[in-house]
Amino acid sequence: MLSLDLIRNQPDLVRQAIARRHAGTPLQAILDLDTQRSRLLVEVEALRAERNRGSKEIARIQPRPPHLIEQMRIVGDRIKALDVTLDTVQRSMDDSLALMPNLPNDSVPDGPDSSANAVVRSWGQPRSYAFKPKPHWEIGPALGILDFERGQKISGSRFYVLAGPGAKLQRALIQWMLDFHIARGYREVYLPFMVRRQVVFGAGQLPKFADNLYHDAEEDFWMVPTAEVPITGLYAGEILPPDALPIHYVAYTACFRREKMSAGKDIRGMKRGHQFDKVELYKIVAPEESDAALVRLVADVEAVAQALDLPYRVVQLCTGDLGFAARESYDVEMWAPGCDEWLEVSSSSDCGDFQGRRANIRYRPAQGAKPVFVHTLNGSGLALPRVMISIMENYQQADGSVDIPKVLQPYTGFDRIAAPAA
RNA sequence: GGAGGGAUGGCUGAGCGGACGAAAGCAACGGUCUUGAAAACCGUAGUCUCGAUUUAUCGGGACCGUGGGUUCGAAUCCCACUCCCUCCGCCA
Repeated sequence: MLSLDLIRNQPDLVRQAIARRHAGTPLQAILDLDTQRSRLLVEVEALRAERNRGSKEIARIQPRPPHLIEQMRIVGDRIKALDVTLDTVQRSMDDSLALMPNLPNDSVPDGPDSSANAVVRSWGQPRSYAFKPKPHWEIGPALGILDFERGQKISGSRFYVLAGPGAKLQRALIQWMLDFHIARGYREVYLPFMVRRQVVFGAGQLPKFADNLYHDAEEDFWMVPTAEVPITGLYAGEILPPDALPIHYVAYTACFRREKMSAGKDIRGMKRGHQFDKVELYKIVAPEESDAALVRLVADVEAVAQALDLPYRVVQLCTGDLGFAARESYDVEMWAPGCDEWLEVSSSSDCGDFQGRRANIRYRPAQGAKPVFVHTLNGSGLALPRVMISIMENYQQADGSVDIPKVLQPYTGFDRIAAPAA
């Protein structure tokens, strides 16, 4: 959520910043509605003041003055009528405001879509192979650890089943990543995978992205598309005490996304399922800390890829590719020699006070000081399926087996996955 | 799923429809006292919002789980919802 004050006082600045996102917004409607709203508010509050005075007067006079009571009844009716109008105006203003995306930082490069994203650095050398590296959708099934057909049989397209050492590899990765981040100062939280509507709104996924979410109509539960959603909800409506920040969380959750995109290269294999696992990093910080926090967050994400010894590059998202709530984002993309492409395994974003304002999370900088909205940041650390892909494809051997990265071996209990003897 | 009870400020906890933004206690902050601290005493204290002087004040409005309603007037009465607690049933 953007600050209404900012929209009111610097509409041109807001207009220009939003234009950089190459997206339409209801800015003008908000400004018009706001003018209307203040007019109505002044009027209705004056009437309320009158009624409060009158009611106190009535209480004081004995016997009760019927004339004054009648007069206040009329005032009351006018208040009620104005309230109805005010409520309508307020509601459509809130609706419009809820559709305003965050403003990109000045440093974010301009661009209409992902084609304008900029690679800011790379790490590691893609391995060279004496054979043509296979894609994971061949490696996995050949090893008997990945079953697309049966996944589809039980749940439809875009689902798969991991089995044996494949399933254990993913579990080892989750466990290892959690431990890895805990050692770097994050606190683990285990969260509900289904949350209330209000929580999804607070993180910015509603109302705009309802189409991409799974939803239980009977209880109005929403399946989390990322741990970012329930974590943002954790402190909603609270004022945190001065010493509470920074808060660093790491959480493992399953993630559920409708992802209506059609079949093709982008969703082949395990690349983009309706359900996937993710270890997520999340920071709640004081406003002046968020820039530095983003740098460290991306470094924490990169450290995972480095520990796994998987080549990756860091990409800064341009204005047009930025998420709704983000003001600056960096993706980490791992090299997948079988797919022959860079796969996005993480996206780290600084949301500024956008989510803090939307979910009403504030903190008090010092005893007695006025509360301010917190800044929030999130980054995947990392998304499991694509890391699985990257491991299978990077660590594949000529004989079809897959080596396990060193750091994971204590967690898997084996150092390679070989095809079962025929 | 059934039957009851509850939700008030940072916490505990009062609150006959008008005197209640809300007693009291605790915690907090400032001060007095003290060599310092504790104790004691005095004082200050919530959030949001509108307007006027213009950045410090002054005045108004709203907020007692949420949303409606009754009333000149609601923390207080009525309805719905949410959450919590107790008991029964069911269940990993």
